[in-house]
Amino acid sequence: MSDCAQCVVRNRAICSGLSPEELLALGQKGRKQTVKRGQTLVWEGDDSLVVANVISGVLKLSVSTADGREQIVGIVFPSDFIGRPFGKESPYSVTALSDAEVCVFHRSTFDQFAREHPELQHKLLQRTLIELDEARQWMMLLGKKTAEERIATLLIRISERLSADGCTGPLLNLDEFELPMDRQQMADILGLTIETVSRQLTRIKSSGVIALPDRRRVVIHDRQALLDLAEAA
Amino acid sequence: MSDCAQCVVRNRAICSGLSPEELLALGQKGRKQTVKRGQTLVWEGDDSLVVANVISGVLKLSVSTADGREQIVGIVFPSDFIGRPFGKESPYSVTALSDAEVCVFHRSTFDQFAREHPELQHKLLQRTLIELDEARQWMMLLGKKTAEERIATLLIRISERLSADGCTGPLLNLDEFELPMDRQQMADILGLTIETVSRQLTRIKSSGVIALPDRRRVVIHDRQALLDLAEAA
DNA sequence: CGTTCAATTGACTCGGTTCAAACGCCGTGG
DNA sequence: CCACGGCGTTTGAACCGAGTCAATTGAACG
Repeated sequence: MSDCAQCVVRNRAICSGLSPEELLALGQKGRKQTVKRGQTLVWEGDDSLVVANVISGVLKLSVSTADGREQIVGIVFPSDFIGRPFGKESPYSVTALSDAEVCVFHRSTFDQFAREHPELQHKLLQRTLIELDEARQWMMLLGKKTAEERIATLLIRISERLSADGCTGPLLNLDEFELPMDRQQMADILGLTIETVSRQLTRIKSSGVIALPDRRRVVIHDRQALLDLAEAA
Repeated sequence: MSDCAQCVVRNRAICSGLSPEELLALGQKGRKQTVKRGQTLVWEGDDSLVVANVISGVLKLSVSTADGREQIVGIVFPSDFIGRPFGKESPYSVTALSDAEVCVFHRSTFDQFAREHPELQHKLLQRTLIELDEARQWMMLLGKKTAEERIATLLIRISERLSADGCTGPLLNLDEFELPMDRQQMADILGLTIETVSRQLTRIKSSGVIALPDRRRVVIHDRQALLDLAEAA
């Protein structure tokens, strides 16, 4: 049980819009849990037993082939919802990219609560529709974009998402941020190899559009040029 | 206004589960419309003015880059829902692959009706969650699968979907069906070119796993082998 | 038949992968 | 203080799967 009224994602998570009483009732069904970097919260193919709100940290959603190829199908930030409500098994794994805090519910408990609270269900629907739109944008990237366009698109998306959430940390603005993932994970998101990611980053850096002060940090010097490299959509 | 009680997708579309009175109320807000093959119902980036249920035919959802590359991000079959409820503009175009019949609603009218009918909203949520799962499976395909795996996966998926809907037409079973799209569209779904699609189809045909009696028809001779080629997930 | 247009096939190219080596940052211990 | 490893990343060189461009086939239709 958590004190939802104090929650840092209170106004952005799906719980926003619930009345104080509803919030209390929902809060009593959930509990706060910490997840260490690298730890997997849900496994692909396993029974979908929990859903959760992300309070802090960044997590990945991924699916794998039998022979071990992995594709990251989503990145989850604070205030985002994770898990597969109303479904028997999870179609993807959920793994922490950084240490994270999540607010977890038993899926069945959450499902029932959602069915009884149309406002919550509406919030969940809105969010799912947005995720679907984003997944489809990503399909365009994976199906038709070049390596350079993919890298540029990823940098733009991350910078936008981090700044929207105020997750960039102290002294940072929209144009300087920390990547929440390593090169291998960038490759798994973009459908590329680690070498191609590295080469393209170097290329874009050489052109002066971005700087890479260290392996995790990115500075966007010319956002418009980066947007042009990302080629629309 | 349509007579929903007679509708062929009555039991599979999101309208299933509505009471007779609700169904009547909803039916009065919608109208049946025919869409000719090749006609675009909604344009990417346009205001999202309509949503619809598909009654017959097959449609594609697609997004394009500024320089004309197109990626198909979804295929829509009878009983599926199309359009972007609760959103100002449509993130993709909707175009008929075959002549089709749809049951259209003004988006704002539908949105309001949905908000007032939690059961409908729940159906819509369920459906959106399934679409999201499918989109993510497709991201794996686009990001990590080889051309041959992509073709095999597409054939499996289409055969499953067509047979589930009983759309295969008379005298056809699960292992023989008509492709609802041409080679270019297959390429746009799979993130490949028309030549690669053609070559891989020929390869799989040569191995005896499938037959291609004519340009649109597919016969699966060895479903297990095709599943193996598709490489899981 | 001749026309048309989708599909196939062939030859060549190229972007991205693969495999391998070198770099550079950082923590450890001599 | 500096040598030594370890690890993530970068860089290099060769390779290959899919793309590109172009020619051919073949089914449908007037």
